[in-house]
Amino acid sequence: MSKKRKKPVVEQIIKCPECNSTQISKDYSRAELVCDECGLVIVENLIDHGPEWRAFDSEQRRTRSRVGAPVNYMLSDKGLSTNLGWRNKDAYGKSIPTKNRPQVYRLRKWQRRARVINASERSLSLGFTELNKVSSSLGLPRSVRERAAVLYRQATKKNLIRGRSVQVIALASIYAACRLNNLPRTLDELGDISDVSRKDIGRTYRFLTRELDLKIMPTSPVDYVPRFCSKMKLDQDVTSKSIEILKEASDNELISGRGPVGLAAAAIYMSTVLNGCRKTQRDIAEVAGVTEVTIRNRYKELVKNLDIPFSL
DNA sequence: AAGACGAAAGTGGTTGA
DNA sequence: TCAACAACTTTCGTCTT
Repeated sequence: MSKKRKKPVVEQIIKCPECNSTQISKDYSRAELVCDECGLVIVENLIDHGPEWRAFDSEQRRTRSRVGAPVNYMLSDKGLSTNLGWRNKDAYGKSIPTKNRPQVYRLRKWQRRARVINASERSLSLGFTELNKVSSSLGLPRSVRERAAVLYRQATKKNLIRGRSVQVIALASIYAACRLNNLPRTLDELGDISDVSRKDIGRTYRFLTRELDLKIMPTSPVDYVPRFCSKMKLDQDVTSKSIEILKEASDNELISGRGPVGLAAAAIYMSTVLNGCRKTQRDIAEVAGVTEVTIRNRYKELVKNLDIPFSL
């Protein structure tokens, strides 16, 4: 594999701009540099040598293969209009010199081509626009976007969009893609940035996973911790302490059946207290999107069952 | 006055008949 | 399809700092 060759490329010491930590993980599968402490994604799309995809069946091999252009799942959107912007100055109204005639010809050609896009591709491109909008407002790495685009494409192909809005399918694809990449967002977060209710997104998500046969494990509370902590600007000790607490909790079977978000919130609450930088339950509740009551219930359980020296 | 606490009733989703 | 159920939320009064 060409993976061997990639390694030396990022050997320099890199510091996290957020928390100054030098503990940076290189995640090749996601092409990201991620700060171990605060979870900040420092560089996305780090390396792009060779295929970063794997094909598990012939269908994927076909949709993912790069014939011509480099891989880009936002295919039908593929810059038909942006490419035409060209480096000419005619945007200022100057007439196009004769020597640029070939370019004008190209423009016309593309325009002709753009017009023959069929209905299903048009709807795909609508969906991709939506995917892009949502994922940039959530700051999702490219890997997640592409995964979402794949899901969206499959949904289209299976005619799952019929009777549902483009938007809700896009949101559900993103939600699923986030979970598949272990960068879970809550349904509330998705609901907040769109005008689709959490309920609808959830329902569509379940529908998608069923129809596309996706096997998605329940999310781990740990996956939420770095993001919540960095949202509250907590320092790395708190983050790692929270994760430690959750590890212990999972050893003691306190995880299953509980909402992962509430658990993450409770663990963070506890570690802020333990680290002497206490946050109010309300603050954490707000960031995590659960109620204070839930935080209380969870952290009571944790205190009771794990012997953590914990007192207010 | 703000934060934490906990009881009680209500909500939405899952499960199993 | 329906009822039972567990987790979580909302609301609110009380206690603590």
